[in-house]
Amino acid sequence: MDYSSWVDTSLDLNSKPLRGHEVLLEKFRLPKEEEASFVERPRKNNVSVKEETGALVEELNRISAENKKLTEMLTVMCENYNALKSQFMDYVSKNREIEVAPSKKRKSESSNNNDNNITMNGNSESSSTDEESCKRPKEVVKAKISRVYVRTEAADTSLVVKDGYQWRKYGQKVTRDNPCPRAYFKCSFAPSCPVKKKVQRSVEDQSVLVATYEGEHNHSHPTQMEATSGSNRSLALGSVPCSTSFPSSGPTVTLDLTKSKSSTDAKSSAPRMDAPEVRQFLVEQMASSLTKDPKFTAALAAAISGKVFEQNLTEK
DNA sequence: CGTATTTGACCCGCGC
DNA sequence: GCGCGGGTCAAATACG
Repeated sequence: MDYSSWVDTSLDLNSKPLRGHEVLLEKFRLPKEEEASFVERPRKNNVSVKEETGALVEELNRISAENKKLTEMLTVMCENYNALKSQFMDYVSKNREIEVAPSKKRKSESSNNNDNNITMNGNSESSSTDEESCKRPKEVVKAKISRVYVRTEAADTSLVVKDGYQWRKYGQKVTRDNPCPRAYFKCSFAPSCPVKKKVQRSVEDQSVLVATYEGEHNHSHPTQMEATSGSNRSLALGSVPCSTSFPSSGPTVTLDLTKSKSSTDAKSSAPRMDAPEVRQFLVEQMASSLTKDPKFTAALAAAISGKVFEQNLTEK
């Protein structure tokens, strides 16, 4: 997830949280010669080691406090992100209720009692097992649908979305609105699993695969079983969406499989954004993208060096 | 030889 | 009723 593309990571680290929020950036912009002489300034003998240690400890404390504040800011940012996301999901699900016309399935399918997992918003794990819903043919019986955008290598012509489940391809069709063929898969991990998925390349971006999942798995995730018996947490993290996208309808997730090292286990059918692991992962991702942002690192370096200079100035 | 994939035929809903 | 288009089936084929 490339947060840096839509989150301004250019934090003003020169603002001093412990001394109010006045920007002291200008103060740190010393003339070059002054700065050079400052750096080369020989240590005065009358500065005792004890004083210097105390100053360093104080500096350390201040940096720790600033670090804490940055963490808080990051947390707040994450919370804002989640709030925004939930609002967006609400909006999308409302739109879907209007948008998704009651298109009836084939008769053979409507009599299939696996169709009774009805949730418009694909994030609900609730699965009703009542057999009544399938006996009401006129009712809008719609399996849980979620759409996932997966970025793959452009040269990769296979319509394979590796999400950790075992899929069996049962058909391929060229549709009218997209020259790229659409592949149809059934979950073959469990014989009775009703989940299907359709995979098709995006019209706009041929390197993006659009996987549409229908229904809910009636078995546990293969990689979850591994995760519980084993210890590979990265497998579970592989299920975390790398970036959300903004499609025309439906809950969606974009996985960047060109970058993911654990792409073979990227679960995407039911992303749980509010799971603690996901939140942790989001924080890590954001922190990672912050540290990768040259603007951020430059600002951080400037702030730290600025503080060191300031500390030295106060010692003068 | 068993299993997975391919692919043309078929089914079915929908609009005209 | 008919044609179109999406979805599914199943025989043929490929593969390990």
